[in-house]
Amino acid sequence: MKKKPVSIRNIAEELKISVTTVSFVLNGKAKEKHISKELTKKVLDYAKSINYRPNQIAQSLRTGKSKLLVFMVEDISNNFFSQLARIFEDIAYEKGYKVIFCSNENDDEKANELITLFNFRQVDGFIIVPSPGIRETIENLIKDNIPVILLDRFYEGLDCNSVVIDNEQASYDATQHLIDNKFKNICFISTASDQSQMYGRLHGYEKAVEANGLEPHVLQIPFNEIIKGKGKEYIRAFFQKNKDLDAVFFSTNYLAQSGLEVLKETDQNLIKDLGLIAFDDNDMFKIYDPTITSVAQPLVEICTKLMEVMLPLLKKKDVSETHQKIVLKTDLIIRESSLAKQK
Amino acid sequence: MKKKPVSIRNIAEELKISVTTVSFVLNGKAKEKHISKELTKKVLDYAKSINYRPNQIAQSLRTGKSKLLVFMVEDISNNFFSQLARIFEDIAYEKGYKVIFCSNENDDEKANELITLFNFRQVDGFIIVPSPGIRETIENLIKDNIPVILLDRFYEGLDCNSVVIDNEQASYDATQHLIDNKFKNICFISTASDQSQMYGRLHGYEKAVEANGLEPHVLQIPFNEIIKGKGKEYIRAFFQKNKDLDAVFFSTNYLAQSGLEVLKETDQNLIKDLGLIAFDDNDMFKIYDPTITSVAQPLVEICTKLMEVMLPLLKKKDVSETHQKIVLKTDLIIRESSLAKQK
DNA sequence: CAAACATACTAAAACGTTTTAGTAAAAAAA
DNA sequence: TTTTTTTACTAAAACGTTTTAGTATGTTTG
Repeated sequence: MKKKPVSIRNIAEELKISVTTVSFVLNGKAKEKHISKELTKKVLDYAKSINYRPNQIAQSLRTGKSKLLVFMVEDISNNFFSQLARIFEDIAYEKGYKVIFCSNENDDEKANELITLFNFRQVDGFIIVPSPGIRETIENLIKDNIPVILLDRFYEGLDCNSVVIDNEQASYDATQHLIDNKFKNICFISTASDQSQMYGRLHGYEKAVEANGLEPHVLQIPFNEIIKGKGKEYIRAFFQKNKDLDAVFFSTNYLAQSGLEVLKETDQNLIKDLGLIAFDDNDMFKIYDPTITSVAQPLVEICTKLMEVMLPLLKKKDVSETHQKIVLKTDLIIRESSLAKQK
Repeated sequence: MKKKPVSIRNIAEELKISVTTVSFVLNGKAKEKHISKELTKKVLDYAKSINYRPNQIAQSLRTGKSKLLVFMVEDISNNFFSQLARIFEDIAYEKGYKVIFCSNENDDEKANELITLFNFRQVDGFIIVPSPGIRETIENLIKDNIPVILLDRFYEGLDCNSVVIDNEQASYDATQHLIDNKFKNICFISTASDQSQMYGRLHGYEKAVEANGLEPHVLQIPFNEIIKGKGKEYIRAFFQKNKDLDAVFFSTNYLAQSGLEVLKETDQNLIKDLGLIAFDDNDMFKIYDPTITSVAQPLVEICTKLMEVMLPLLKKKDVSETHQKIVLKTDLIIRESSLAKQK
């Protein structure tokens, strides 16, 4: 049978003292509240002996803090996000916070639904990879003084904490690297999205191409078509039309996945002849043939910064004063796929 | 400034009725509790107009239910587990449950720590991929009447709900498939673990090899060496010693990862000449050259079963009566890497 | 026409904490 | 000696719900 866990009241009764005293001692306020050393020790010892654990629900109700953070990403099964989750998990637990991970699929309705599900209040803070159209929801969270940090992307003009990477620079460098390796017809395969991260990646590419007097070749696939699994068709058609490409830059890891599938289907040798770079690193890229060059995001640094920004927010009364925008540098991991090919 | 959310009391005051009545109406007990249609409507309308959301913390405190499930895996950044997480997330949310994902790294101390962190009580149920030595902890959870389901592996002789796959059969079939494709010196690369899933995979392999009058070649790497990143060294040494191997069966996806790295380093052609099968599918296997045959677990089915077993447990007073052990079939996804090679 | 029942509602306790605003006694200061 | 301060502790309210055990009417029933 389910035996009830011991409460602070049980301890108080057992030791014939008040609940208040027990609470003070357990919260380390013994000194401050003038509880005698002997009694303090007695309480501590007894609590330990029965393995007392406070009921966090009751604590939450009383204090208004749940020690729960929401980490909302696009898709937790995506390698990039699950890596982030794994790292953030450790950092958060170390600070006494539990984390609820969820996936919004970059869909506004789903994102809003999830945020209301968490009830605006029963969670101490949000880390959100925002879908395109939930700017207003975010504004409301901030207005309600809930700690929020945007991750991976942000809204132009919205004053909000965020941790992102320098997408434009990353993309520029990757493109320039291809150019340095003698590739001339470099295409950029991306989503039809005006979200900040995609915008940055596109512009970095365009700038680099232009700076070198080359022609841009851009494919932008509507996001909902990708969801429907039609990404490959778009890519296939694009390659069909652009026969003279000598390099491909994929702007996300799932596009790289689809793109490589298409290339493999089309012609086994294509993959070796083309210059290839993918955004977001993947362990598999190390063992692919050729090994694949990628733009790696600084995962640990991202998570560290997230917590660094989050912690003070959780303490503060007023969240709005100090909006920080953290922009991190990426790493271009150069592997075989982007090096000049000797024919 | 942080404005307080409306409470049931505010509603009661506004409508000049009792808190009890409001609660009854909001919980759909109006009819049963003889609240008049008019008043019922009035309350409902008002609640909606102010967008009332109950404080779930208070609800939890009162009812003892948190609507929170813990989904503890080995490593949430591992493709297999993050895929499961993504699927389970949807299923759980649909039923009104939120999910806390965490990673125990197959480490007993970490697993125990996490379980106590969740305080045994403030969570409605646990789904756990158990590390080798937490059998006692699990027994205690069951004794305390907390719903638990073991996932992916179980403890021999411990009566507990579990959802696993038929590892032995899966492994047997995969090995037999290699044998059918003319491979004769098939090695099995695994962890030195007597956990049920690994045991099953090893035995399936051994049985198939024996049934065909072949020699087994087994490498079992200590788990802590893998954690330390020494997996590759072990594999490298093993390949060095066993020059006559013509096929490799990797018992987990991270071993496949390491193994392929080693093979690639050693000799680019090796990968194409050897027969290869990996446990757990990965999207990347589709685009590898050769495409890689894998044993795919039925992810959706696993998650569906998990929830199917969990839901009744969450309702019940006594959890111990109906321990279910669900064993699911795997899918051998045959790709190029395991087909007979023409020399 | 009293007893039984149905209807429409509510007061108050309870869940397990934290915290405010105390009290009583001992010690120090005047 | 009286007043003030310090020490050691506690009663009770509060957080926002749910639920038990009512009450006060009105309506049937025998």
